[in-house]
Amino acid sequence: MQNRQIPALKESHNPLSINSEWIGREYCENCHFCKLFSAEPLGSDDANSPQPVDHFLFPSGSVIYNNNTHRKFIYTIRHGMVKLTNNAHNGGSRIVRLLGPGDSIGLELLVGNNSYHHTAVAVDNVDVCRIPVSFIKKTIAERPSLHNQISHQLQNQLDLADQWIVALGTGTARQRVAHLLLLLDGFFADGNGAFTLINREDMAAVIGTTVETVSRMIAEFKRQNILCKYKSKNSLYTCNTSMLNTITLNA
Amino acid sequence: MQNRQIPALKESHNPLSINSEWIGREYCENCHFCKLFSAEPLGSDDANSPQPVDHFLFPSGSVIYNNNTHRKFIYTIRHGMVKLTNNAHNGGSRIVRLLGPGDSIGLELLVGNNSYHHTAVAVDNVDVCRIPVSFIKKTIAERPSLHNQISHQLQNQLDLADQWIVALGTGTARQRVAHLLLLLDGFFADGNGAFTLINREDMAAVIGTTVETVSRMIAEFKRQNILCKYKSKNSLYTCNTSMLNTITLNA
DNA sequence: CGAGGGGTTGACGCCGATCAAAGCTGGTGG
DNA sequence: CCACCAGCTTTGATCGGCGTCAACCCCTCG
Repeated sequence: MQNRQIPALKESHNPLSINSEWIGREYCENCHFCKLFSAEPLGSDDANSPQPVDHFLFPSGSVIYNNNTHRKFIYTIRHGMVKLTNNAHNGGSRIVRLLGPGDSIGLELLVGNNSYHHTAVAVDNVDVCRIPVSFIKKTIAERPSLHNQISHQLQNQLDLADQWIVALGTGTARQRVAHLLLLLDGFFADGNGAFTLINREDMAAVIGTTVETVSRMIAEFKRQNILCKYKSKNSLYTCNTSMLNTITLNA
Repeated sequence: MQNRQIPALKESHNPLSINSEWIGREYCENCHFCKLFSAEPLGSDDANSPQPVDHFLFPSGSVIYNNNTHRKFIYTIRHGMVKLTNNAHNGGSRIVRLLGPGDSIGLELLVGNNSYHHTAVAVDNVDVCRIPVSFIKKTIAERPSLHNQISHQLQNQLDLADQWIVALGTGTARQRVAHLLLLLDGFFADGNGAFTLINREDMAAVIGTTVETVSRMIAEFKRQNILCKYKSKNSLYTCNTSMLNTITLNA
């Protein structure tokens, strides 16, 4: 029987056994919350107490948090890529967002029933600040401007989600893969315009097709030099964005 | 050539000539913002000035606002259903959200470059409160608790968008239509558990298929008595949610 | 060197897009 | 009242994209 069921991600992608590495306790220069914290000194009563912002490394493939679990931390990404997955109740799984440096995850703990709404997994080696919800709430109370940061983050993720629906959920597999490559190129390219290609399984979970279909499209793009290895090392790639854009438009 | 292109909605669905009807100037009992406004009296300087919250009726099919336009109003829905559409840049169009009473639209004006991120169209006759952005911002300044309302709305819409990606963008056409019916039944059913079926074109724009495919699925569900006319009048329907749920799971 | 995981490619069949035509329904005018 | 029309819905026929299953390649690691 043929259906568009997305297979559940293999266990190898959720290796709970891989532990994150605690790096230190510090303010972060690269994320909104931490920047705010460090930019404006806190109230005098807090000035002496150590700030509970921890810095963690999550190795590629490790789980940052699980859907529906009740923990008390929000994370901001300093470096690397994080995927947020939702498992459809039929057993499948779908990636609903790819996030990178500057993005915050787990914001849903600030409103509602304080359980995570996704499973967050490190796509590559990920570098995060872990901030306790209680600390954010306390800080908000004494500095309402933080609210704007949160609204911005939420609105930004909402825009991403809508873009996801339209660009990655519409059109042929060929068009969707083209869209995904443009997204990776736009958001995750390094200074040289090269980006790391995520694996086929993740690509399939992003655009809602099978691994084989994605592989065919990627292989075809490689053969057409639309997608080129940038350096043999590290699976860095560059892409011809104008050709991808035309593919996006036509078929 | 076969592709999953979504055709642009016909002009009949964007009849700018249909004008909204101004009803009055009043506080709304049915929406968060207005409820807040009326629950807690504003500062003394505002108490005497008339509140600029207007009440409008938008007839079915009329445009509430257009994507990328710069206007200065946020709307909260009192009654009826509103669709938010995004046109993929290849000319197609896709419905990214269906919203109903209690939901707010246009919140993106509160952050960023104050232009709307979608086109909002009344699916049936819609009853809204129109609130100026400047008024909301002013009110927020003197009552930061409103921030929580906004965060809630944003988080709620983010959850809806994610659900949209997973439930309505994954699986066979049959499964997606089943999901859509469950969504309509869950969110838009009246006291008797009956809901108004949206037209096939909108359904197709929701789940990302063609009108014909949707029609086939709906017709099949009708024949199987999974979807039944509730009253001959007004295209009200009821559905067998348990059977729809099993369809959702299988194929 | 064998094992295992990820990527690529092939063969085949089905779902759903496409094109086409015929019912249905509500609105309009004679 | 009916004829007529426009728009929506339904149904049929055809065919291409993509899901499915399977084999094979390549790389890494024990």
